[in-house]
Amino acid sequence: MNKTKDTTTEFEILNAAKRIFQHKGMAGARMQEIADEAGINKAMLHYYYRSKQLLFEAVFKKAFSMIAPQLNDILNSDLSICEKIRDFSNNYISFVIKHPYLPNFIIQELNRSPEFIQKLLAEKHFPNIEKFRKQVDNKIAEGIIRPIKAEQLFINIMALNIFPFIGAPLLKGLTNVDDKTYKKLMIERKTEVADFIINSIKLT
Amino acid sequence: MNKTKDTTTEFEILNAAKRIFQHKGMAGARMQEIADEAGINKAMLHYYYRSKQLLFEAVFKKAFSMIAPQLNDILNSDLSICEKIRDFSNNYISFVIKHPYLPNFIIQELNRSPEFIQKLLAEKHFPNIEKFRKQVDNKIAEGIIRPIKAEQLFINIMALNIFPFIGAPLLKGLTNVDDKTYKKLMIERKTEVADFIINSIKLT
DNA sequence: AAAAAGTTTAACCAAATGGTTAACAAAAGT
DNA sequence: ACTTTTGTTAACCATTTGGTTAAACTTTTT
Repeated sequence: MNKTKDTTTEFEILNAAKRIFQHKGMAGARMQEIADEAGINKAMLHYYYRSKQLLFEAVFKKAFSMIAPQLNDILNSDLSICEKIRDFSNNYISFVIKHPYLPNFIIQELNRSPEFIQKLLAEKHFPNIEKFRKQVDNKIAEGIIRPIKAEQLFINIMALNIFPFIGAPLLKGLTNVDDKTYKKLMIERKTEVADFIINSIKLT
Repeated sequence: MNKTKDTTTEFEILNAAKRIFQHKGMAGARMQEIADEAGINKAMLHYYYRSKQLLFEAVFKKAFSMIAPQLNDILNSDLSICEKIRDFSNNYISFVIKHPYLPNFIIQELNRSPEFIQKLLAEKHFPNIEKFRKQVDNKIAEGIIRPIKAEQLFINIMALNIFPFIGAPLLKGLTNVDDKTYKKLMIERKTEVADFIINSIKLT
């Protein structure tokens, strides 16, 4: 009853909304612009999603669900720390090159309404640092990596991978490189970031 | 003619605008809200700054002028690389703990209108990477630090210092720490970040 | 084929928003 | 003293914005 053409509209709305919201944020996005982007009447947005807020939340949750599994990889997989770092840096950077507005969108809207993270935390597969902390503490005890708080290491991994995309306009300006060269730098970072981290923590 | 009480209003507007814009961004901020925050009539905003856009630009430029000198410290001072990294991490993190909304505001608005960076680039004391690049390349040639592109090292320094504040809501959620503990982590980072970077690049 | 349910549109609406105006008050200049 | 300039306010305005409605069209059900 809703698997043929019907779903198309609902899906197109979500996609159009994704593009507009990710570019302009909740406050900057206009319902009319989303409707135009989807090529449909504005009333349809309300027909399928009731309000701007609910449409936004649908977009946000979808965006977050694309990132969360990657965070789970580093927090909950059974690989060694170094393998995790290499895998994550490689996968995440490849992913974001394809979806350049995603991280900024998520970070930005979480800053605008930090209470939103509580809704996400409540969901079942929300990534959690506990396993990673134990792993790091063990490896430190074994003398394999330098002493460092698991939280700090995790923050460093996130920072080195995520920030170059969020801060791209600023970094492009400061390093004085054009878009093409900057993209090359990002591709280099797929391995560069992991090397940088591992050089810092590895003892052997 | 405008140094006594007159300037106070203009100054109060700028301060109120700073608070509102930094919280809500250009799109989310309301002129009425800024006027209320400043405790004055909305017409005064236009009397002193003509339009929302111009008021915003005044706020943005002021914000950027508070950050730029710190970037210059790492790019153009005469200290050694390690000293620069230690100084910058320490100073920058201390600074941002006092002005927690600043980096997010700047990064966010640069993403929203990347052409804005061109206006900033044109200004005389805009930080530039050239000197830093030569310094890094020399130290690599001398065998003092590991081979790394100056741009990548610079991006790493920025990422490790700036991201923990921009990504705070997400990182607090993922690491499952409360605000107070997170702030402690940030204070630790004044030295932690520098150690982490130097461990990674130092050869001797 | 007729009724029912679901989808789409154009026109409309009230509230919010950036900006203006005209009148008034306070300083400053003469 | 009084004129001019500067600062301030309340009321107002045009446009934009999120959201609604009623009617039309399409698909599904019976």
